[in-house]
Amino acid sequence: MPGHRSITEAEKLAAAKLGGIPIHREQMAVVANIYRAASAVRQHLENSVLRGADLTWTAFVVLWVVWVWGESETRHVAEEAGISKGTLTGVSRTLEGRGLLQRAGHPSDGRLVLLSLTEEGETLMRRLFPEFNQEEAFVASRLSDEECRSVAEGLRQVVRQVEEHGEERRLTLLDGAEPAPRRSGRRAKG
Amino acid sequence: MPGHRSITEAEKLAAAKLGGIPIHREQMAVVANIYRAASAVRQHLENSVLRGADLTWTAFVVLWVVWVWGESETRHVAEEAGISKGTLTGVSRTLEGRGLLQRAGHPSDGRLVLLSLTEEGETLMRRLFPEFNQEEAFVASRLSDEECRSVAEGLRQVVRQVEEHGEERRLTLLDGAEPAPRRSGRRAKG
DNA sequence: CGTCGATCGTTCGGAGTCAAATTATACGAG
DNA sequence: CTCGTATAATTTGACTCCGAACGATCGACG
Repeated sequence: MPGHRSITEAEKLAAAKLGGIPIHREQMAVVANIYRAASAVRQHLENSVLRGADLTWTAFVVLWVVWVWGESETRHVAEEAGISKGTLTGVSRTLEGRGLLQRAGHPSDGRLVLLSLTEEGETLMRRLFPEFNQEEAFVASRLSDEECRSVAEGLRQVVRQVEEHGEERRLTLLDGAEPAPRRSGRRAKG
Repeated sequence: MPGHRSITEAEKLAAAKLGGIPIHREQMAVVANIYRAASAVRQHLENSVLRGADLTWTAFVVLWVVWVWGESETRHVAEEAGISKGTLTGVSRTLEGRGLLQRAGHPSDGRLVLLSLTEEGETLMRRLFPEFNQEEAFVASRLSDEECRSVAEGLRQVVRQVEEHGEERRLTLLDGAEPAPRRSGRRAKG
């Protein structure tokens, strides 16, 4: 019915190149466009509202998570922000140095560190988030509210699939083999 | 009608936190989920098929672009891969060192450098892409083909909006002010 | 108590990343 | 031919990011 479906040049070329190989075209297009959209959105936000506040995307996300969740343990913040614990250590120290974030030890568990916004951090987010949200509206302005809901729901399905079955899937793929260490990063003890 | 719309805990909290502030909820959810999905997908792919081939996400994307486009000028590859020219210089040199990519000067324009896959690179991609595509299918397995098309099309609209009007939008926002230099990077001449 | 495995945040090595400065080449105007 | 301008890719410097190793702490059990 629609007949109207714009495909990018790259996707056409890929289809041609893969002429002989049986592939999951629709799924390939979804993944490719998720990543393109994420890069485009991130770049736009960084170069508009975030640059002005001297915040990286990651730093903003961390502030946002702590803002909406309230005082939180670092591992939850890292999980929610989608970054590693090690990265969060650095980011949170930077934000602490700028007076936007506070770090406090847990009253009864000495291993934990709790993050919360300072008053200055709260003020910043109250001012900055509306600007941020305005740009979110801009990048999505070609979609109706209903289309936004639909796309968001589709993306949630992807996230949930990976979160619920990704680990298991990776183990199946490796099938007993050890998981091949990263090339970068700290070397194994020697 | 639907009544059934799964909202993550984070989205609920955000809605509560922003109770008083008028916001574009659907657009916020789209952006948040684009980014979550992109991270989840990238992480899954890196930790499954790419780790085994000792390739980072970026390195794979570069190989993929050169594979489907054929011999290409570096600036086009950088553009298509969504990375800066400087990053591509480093990545392509690494891949050249591993014998997967070739660099050649342009026959008539000495400023240009052309990238193409070596025979080994072609072989790798012919073997690796089906595995990669299999995981793309995995992450999208909760969506029907039709839903995949629909989500992909929605994301293309986002990408197109940013590509076609992002620059103009940023200029409007800054409204004459200079664009606030990045904190990192080479210092301005002094 | 004391020990031991689990779990927390931090440290640290290496690769990625961007954008300004730089270098090299192309090409039109005088 | 010789500039000057435009446009390549590369270099450079500060920074981000991941994840294995690490040290501190907890909680359970003898």
